[in-house]
Formats: sequence, C-alpha cells, structure tokens
Amino acid sequence: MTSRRRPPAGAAEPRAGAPDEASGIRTYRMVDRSDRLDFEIRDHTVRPPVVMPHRHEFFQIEANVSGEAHHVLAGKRCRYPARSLIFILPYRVHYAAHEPGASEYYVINFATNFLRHDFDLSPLDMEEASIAEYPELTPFLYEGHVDFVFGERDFRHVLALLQHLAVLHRDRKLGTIERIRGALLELIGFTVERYADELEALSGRRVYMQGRTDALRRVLKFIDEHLQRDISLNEVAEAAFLSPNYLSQLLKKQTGMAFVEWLTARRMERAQHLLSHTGERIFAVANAVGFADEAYFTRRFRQRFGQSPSGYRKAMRGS
DNA sequence: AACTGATCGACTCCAACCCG
DNA sequence: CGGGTTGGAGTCGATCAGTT
Repeated sequence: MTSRRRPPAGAAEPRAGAPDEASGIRTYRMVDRSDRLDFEIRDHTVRPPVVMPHRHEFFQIEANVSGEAHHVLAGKRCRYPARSLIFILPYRVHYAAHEPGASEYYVINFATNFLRHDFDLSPLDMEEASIAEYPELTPFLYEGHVDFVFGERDFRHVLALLQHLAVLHRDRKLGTIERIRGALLELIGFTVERYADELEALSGRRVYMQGRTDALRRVLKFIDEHLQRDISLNEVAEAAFLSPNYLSQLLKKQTGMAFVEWLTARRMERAQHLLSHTGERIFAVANAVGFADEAYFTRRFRQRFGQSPSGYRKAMRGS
C-alpha cells in the first residue's frame, strides 16, 4: 500500500458476524465466535449454534454425539445423524439444525493456518486442493458427498478425542497447542482413513462442491501475489478483464465480502503468520502485508482480531 | 515504538440498463 | 436469464499529525 488512498466500502471490515445485507448471510471471524484466535472447541452447553445460513473465515468440524440433526451445505440438505462428523471449509454457506434440547454435540473452530504454518492456499482455492498435497483437507473438500457416520466402536475413539481436545483447550500451557494440533490431526486422519476408499474415488473423479468463474480465480490469484503492495480495485479488475463494479459484486456474491474486506482479510492472515513466526517489527510486518502506515495497520489488526499486533505476538508466544 | 483523532476522497452499493 | 456495465450518492478506510 503506497501513498494512494485505499478504500472502503459499505461492506466494511466485517463487524461481529459480518452482515451481508444483500443476502442476509453473515460471515463470522474467529474473534466473533471464540476467545482464542487459533483454535476453539465447545459443546452444546456453551451456546446455541447458528441456525441461519452463514459462513466463517475459519475451518469448522461439528460432531453430533446424539440426537437427530441435519445440516445444509450450499443449499443442499445433508444427513447429520448421531455419531457423525461434518467438516466445513472456510466461506461455505451452511448451517446445522439439531433437535431442540435433545442433541449433544461438539463444535471445533480453527484458523486456516492452525494445522500448517506454511498453509498457503487462498480460502477459495482450498476447494480444489489436491488430497495428495493437503490430505488434512480431504474431509472438508468432500463434505456433502460423503456422510461421515461412525459405528459405535469407532465413535468411541472420536468422542475420546473430542473430550481430550476440550480438556487441552480449557487449560493451555506452553506446548498445549502442539498437543491440540496433534489430536486434531488424529481426528481428521482417523476420519480420512475410515473413508479412504470413498474419498479417493471422489478425488479421482475430481468432484468439487462448486466451481467458480475463471475471472474470480484470476482475481484471487492476483490479490495473493500482490498483497505486499498497494492494490486497487481498478487494477485487479483490469488484471481479471472485468469492470471494477462488476468485480465488486462478483466477489461479494462468492465470498460474502467486499473487495477491501477480502484484501484486508488476506493481509491480516499473512500478518498473523509473520507476527507469530518471525521477530519482524510491527512496522516491518505492516509493510510486508501492504500497509504503509503501521498505525493504521495496528488499528485494523485490533478491529479484526480484538488485540494489537504486539499483544497477538505475546499471546502466540505464550500459548 | 505503539497507538489514537480528525479529515477527505476512493470505493461500495444499488438500480437500471445492455447483450447474447 | 445470467453475465456484464454504467453512474451517482453516501460510507468508511487511509493518511497525517499528535499522544502515550
């Protein structure tokens, strides 16, 4: 971001549960749903689930322990019986509905770079990730095509992992994050192993939940490649051979986010990585993710994550 | 070094329109 | 009907200057 003024939008930085007024679909951030910005697990006693179609910027795994339920993913009603898991990729419109008062369930939320520090896929590119390169994404990619329902014995293992994660999350110390990551990978890996045949067959047929236009793909690629400098809507639109206004609408429709919102989200994800894994000064981190003004960067960071960049760095190093 | 306040203009949003 | 464009009004993010 150089000297040019950078822009806003009616759809500013998502406030708690980003209101998408056009569609009524909200986009939640970790800070909206969790005290922690990296990982959270909670059960049905903590708070009711969101029962309206919504998206989030993070990964989500839901586990229905008992009781009738169903979930709706991208408008398609899917099974979600007792002893089953559902895996939700960032930005997928979905919701789960449980039988009132009768269901027991767990919800796990985790940030996009929680499993791998070097995770470099843009959220929308995740939908077409290779399962050889990103095996941990497999159940997320094929949610809606496979019902991840377990037998009693297998689910005992799943439930034990969930309970273990809940205990770890409740009392974090130095090293706990690594244990949480390990247990989470075990949960995902266990699921992938149990459904390996179906998942490999789907992967072989290159079945995806939804395709996106080439134009949008060009846009997201361009944004990711130029995050570190000033990018204007006009420039991106030109690179994607679209009109700026149409690009604005397209992005909103596909992601629920306005151009600057999306750009800032990607910038902040990269900033989080730099803060937790390098000793770069705040000024340098701000510059590296395209903010010429560290002050402004700090404010946007706090707005998004509920804490300052330095506070975030301390928290990450301490946990 | 990190953060806040005040200001201004780039961008979003929306409705109407074109085109195939 | 879906993909794309146009144009104007109002919003809110980027910046500079100042403070902690």
